[in-house]
This record gives sequence, structure tokens and C-alpha cells, in this order.
Amino acid sequence: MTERQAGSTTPKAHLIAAEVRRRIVEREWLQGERIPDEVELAVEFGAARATVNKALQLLADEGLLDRRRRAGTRIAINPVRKATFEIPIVREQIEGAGMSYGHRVMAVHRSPLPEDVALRLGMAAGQRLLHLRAVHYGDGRPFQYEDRWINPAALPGTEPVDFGHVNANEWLVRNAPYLRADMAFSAANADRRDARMLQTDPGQALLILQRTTWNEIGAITTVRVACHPGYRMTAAN
Amino acid sequence: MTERQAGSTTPKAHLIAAEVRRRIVEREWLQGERIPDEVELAVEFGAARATVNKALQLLADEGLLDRRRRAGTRIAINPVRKATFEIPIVREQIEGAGMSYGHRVMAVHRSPLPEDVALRLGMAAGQRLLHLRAVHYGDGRPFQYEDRWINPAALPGTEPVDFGHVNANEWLVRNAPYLRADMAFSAANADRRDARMLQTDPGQALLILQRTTWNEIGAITTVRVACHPGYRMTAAN
DNA sequence: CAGTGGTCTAGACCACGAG
DNA sequence: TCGTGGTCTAGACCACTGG
Repeated sequence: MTERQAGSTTPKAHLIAAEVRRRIVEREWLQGERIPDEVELAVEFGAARATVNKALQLLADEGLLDRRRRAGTRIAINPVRKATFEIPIVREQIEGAGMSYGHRVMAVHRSPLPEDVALRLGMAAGQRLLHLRAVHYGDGRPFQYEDRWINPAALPGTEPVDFGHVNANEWLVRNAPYLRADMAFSAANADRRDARMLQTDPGQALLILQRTTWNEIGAITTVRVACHPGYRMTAAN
Repeated sequence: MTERQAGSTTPKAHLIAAEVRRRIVEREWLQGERIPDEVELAVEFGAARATVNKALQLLADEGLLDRRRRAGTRIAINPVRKATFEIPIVREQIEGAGMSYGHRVMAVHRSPLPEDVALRLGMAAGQRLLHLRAVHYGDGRPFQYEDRWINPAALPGTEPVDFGHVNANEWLVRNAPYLRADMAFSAANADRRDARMLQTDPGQALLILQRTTWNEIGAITTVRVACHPGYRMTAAN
């Protein structure tokens, strides 16, 4: 780090972070130990304190460091690591995998909210919202089956949309920015409807994704996505 | 934003980010539109450019903005949002839920790598690694069943460990910091062993977590975790 | 109460890439 | 080519919180 990397475009903060990470991984600094403070490191690395700060913040965000005012910076004892999943538009995901995309709306109704869905949305059960069921296909084979509830009251200033023909997934992503979102993964045995929609057998284990979004008005939409058998949701780092 | 928030400890960069987010969510700025450049916003918000930069970087990391040199900053058309899951130590997760933790090692062997595991690790099949099977309990009920392979060669400078008695999950977290990790969620029907370990029935849908870590030497460990039926992995935002 | 990280600022130079 | 974001710096003040 004393030598300047010739021709490198890597930000100095990243280089410092990498060097600190190396000292941790190669056990020069052990879990629980306190490391030099920002000013010392700034001198060592020939950088401004702000740059060292940025580097250490990166590592703290990764869960590798534990930083506290006055107490200093320590190597985390239990590095709580994080996995980040990107939630792309289904169509892009399918086309990105080199398959052709298809989409079919199986049902659109204005229906009273069942108890469990109302709970997810934080609304009263029995209220009538838009209920939508659709299947996304990749190369003609079912990829995901989504069961979605939409709250039109949370979508002011937009034309009424015919979700029987429009792709709700894409329309919402593009037209309903949200402030808060909730997300959960679980597994479930396919019920008869899941099985029919995904062209598989009842009882088949399915990865279930549940997602709800809110804006300043209230809940926008909640969706339960059943993925085709064998689907893997992956994250790097 | 012109008025200074009296007594607020919220960083100015966060306030700016919140205001920009509001303009997006309330459709003052529409998807695809270009927003004022950093210098203009700095003037409007009475902040330094670096502060505005930090705020906009936050939103870009969220996937809400699309920033490019020379081209400026635009509201993302397809906001690819992210969900972040924290991977805690199992014991802390269980105790954090108010349950008592239990742990039992069901088997420890030095075995030749099966084809599929070797592939995950990027090693040659047939090589002999440490193979470990263990169950984590919450209030006496099975919580997770883990099937783990450990590469001792990637753990130099540490005493040999008796994983028959030590909790591998915790020992590795604390003693084997890694440089890269891989992670995937999927669903599977419980096979006979899964069912026995988790005290449930074969065929039951289980959430499967698969995780592999590497350091500068090579693969450290790979684990397949089968969660008890009904388990939900949640993320906020 | 004093040491440490958290944040902001004004200014600067540079890299990228759209036009 | 040149406007825009990316990054760094030196310096400053402040907010925590451990001792």
C-alpha cells in the first residue's frame, strides 16, 4: 500500500479496505482485537482520514468490523454476514437466461380480502381489492405463478389499468415506486392450484416468495410467487 | 429542506436522500427523467457537493437512480430492488427468538467428496474432506439440519478441532473469515434422512439454504441447511 | 471529560463517455 | 471535447460513550 498502484483505477478506499480485509483473513488481526484508529491508519496508508473512514465503513457494513465512538474499531467476533438478492422484473430474468418470455393472466377479480392477506397488507379483512393470478413462462414452460392483490387507492394520478392485459409485475415496478417493502422466502408443498398452474404434481416442494410494498398512502400490493420446481435463488457475496 | 431541522441528529445526506425519494415516490420526478446535477442540488439544499453525492449514491445503491458520468442522473426505469438477508449464527437466531438452544452432532467422518459437492467447492471429486452432519434445536424441537463439508487445508494456523464436540457453525464463523461466499435458496421435498433429522415426514417441503465460503487458500466449507417445515426467511427493505 | 468515529465543507483533479 | 459524476484532501465541528 505504500507503493502507488501504477495505472490502477481502483479507488484508494477500496485498496485500503482490501488490505484491512487481508489482515483479518490472514489472521494478522484476530477477532475481537482493536485495530489502529482512523488517524493512525490514514498516516500508514498515506490517505486522508475521510478515505480511511470510507474504507472502514465498507467493512463495517459487511459485518466484518464493529465500530463505536470512543471505543474504537474492533474485528467483529461474530461477523454477521449478509446476502443480497436482486429482485429483477420476471421478464428480464427469463430473457436474461436466454429463454423466450411468455405471460398469461389466469384471473382478475375484485374480491374481498381474506384474513391472511389483509394481515399482510395491514388492512381490514373483507375490503374489496383487485385480485390477480398470472403465470410467467420461459420457453413455454411455467416459470412462476403469482397470486397478487393490488390496492388501487394507493395508485393515484395514474390511468386505470386493465390488468387483464397488462403485465402487472412490470406495470407496478415502473409506475408504483414504494417507500417500504417486505420480503420473505419459504417452502411449501404445491396445492392443486399451484400444481395446475406450474404443470407439476401436488405435493411438489416449491420455493415461495412473498412480497409486499407500501408508499405514503398505504399498502400498494402484496404478492405470493410460487417458483417452478428446482428453482434456485442465488446471491453472490 | 431549506429550513434546518432543529435538534435533528439525522445526517444531512439522509435528509437529502429522503427528499429525493419523496419526489420520486410522489411522482414529481418521473421514471426515466433526468434530475438536476449534483452542483445544482447542492445549491438547492445548501450542502456541499460531496454531501449530495453521498445522498444520491445511497439511492443509486438502492436501485432507484441510474447515474452515469457525463449523462447525469436519471430516475431508474426498472428499479431493480434488492433484498438483504442477514445470516446470523444459528444459536443467536434461536436464542433471539426466545427459545433455548440445543445442538447435536449426528456424524463426523473423513469421506471422499461426492461429485456434486466437489463441484460446489471447485475441487476434485474423491478427495477426502471432513463430513459433518448436525441438528440445531430450539426448545428441543429440530430447527435446522446441516450437512457440511470442511476443508482443513484452508484452515492453517489453527489447532486441530474436534468437530464431534465443537459447534462447527460457530467455530467457523469465528475462526475462518472468508473472502468470498456463495449462497442459494431453494425448496426440496424431505428425503428420509431429512425427515428423520427434522422429525417430520418424507415429502414435506423444506426451505434449503446452501452456502460455500472461500479464502485465499481455497474453499473452506460448504453446507446444505434444511430448515424445519414452515420456516420463513425474511428481509426488510 | 476526553478520545474516537460521524459528518460536513470547499476545493481540487480526474475518468468516463455522450454528443 | 467537455460536462458530469467519482474520488480524494485537509480541516473542522460534533456526537457519542468509555473510563
